Amino acid sequence: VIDRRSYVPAYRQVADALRAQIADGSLPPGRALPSESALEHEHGVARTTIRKAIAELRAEGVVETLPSSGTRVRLIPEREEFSLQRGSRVVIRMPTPAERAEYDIDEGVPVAIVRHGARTHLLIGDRVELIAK
Amino acid sequence: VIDRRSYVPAYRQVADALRAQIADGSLPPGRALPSESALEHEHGVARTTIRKAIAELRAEGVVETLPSSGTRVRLIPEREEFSLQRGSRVVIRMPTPAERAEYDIDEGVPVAIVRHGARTHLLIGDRVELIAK
DNA sequence: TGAAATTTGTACGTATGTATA
DNA sequence: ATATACATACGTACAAATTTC
Repeated sequence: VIDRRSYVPAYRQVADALRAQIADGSLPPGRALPSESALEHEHGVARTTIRKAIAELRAEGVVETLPSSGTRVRLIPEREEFSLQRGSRVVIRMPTPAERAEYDIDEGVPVAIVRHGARTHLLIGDRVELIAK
Repeated sequence: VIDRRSYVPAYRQVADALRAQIADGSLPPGRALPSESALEHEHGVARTTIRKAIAELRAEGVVETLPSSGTRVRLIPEREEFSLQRGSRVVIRMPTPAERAEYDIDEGVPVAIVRHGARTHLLIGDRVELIAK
């Protein structure tokens, strides 16, 4: 239940409640979250507030939203191993909107830029594990 | 100028305009963006729309907002070199809210989790460059 | 020092559009 | 077709911190 007198804003209390449900398994990967209007009534806050809470979880890479369909807990993708040759240099950052569109990268997923000599690779954060060989 | 008939939403057009100014140097690192109300009048949209545009840039790690003060283009921090020993494994992801608070990580900055045997390091994305040794 | 203005943060509500179920 | 569900956009109000005068 939302505590109106708390210094923690309502949207963060909602986000925390959902994050806890995801962490303890009551909202497992793939499971749909309640709809925005359901959460509205459940917590007694405005839809704006619910949307801000969900936006925060998206930015963390915890959930994904399919427009007109709903929000669900993100499935943990298989991580492919990527071998880092000696001398490779890696920078990590958030993708640009252009990169997100081109490689179909979800919100809240960073990228790794791997350089080895003249070669450059863009790796999608949630799909790889880097291994120094 | 915002094109109301475009399929590109207004907030994205504003974000694109600001991103372009940052990219071409007319808004250099450290420079303050116009205030939300200035941008409101400049683009002829509601404050909500401006705030959504700026939120997008924050999530990309392009700008940072100081409450009650303003939003400015993020300074590019010095990247410290981090040596990856052979056999090290690296996963990258967004930090949890707890990690962001503990290590004072800005919005839009990912982390790298480096494991080598039993040791685990959490590296802040915009402050390091990984080098496979 | 202190008051006023500025600036961002939070929250509510309304309306309309569009894609999905 | 109808209902559901998310996306966009506008506007209002007040709070809290910073900055300016």
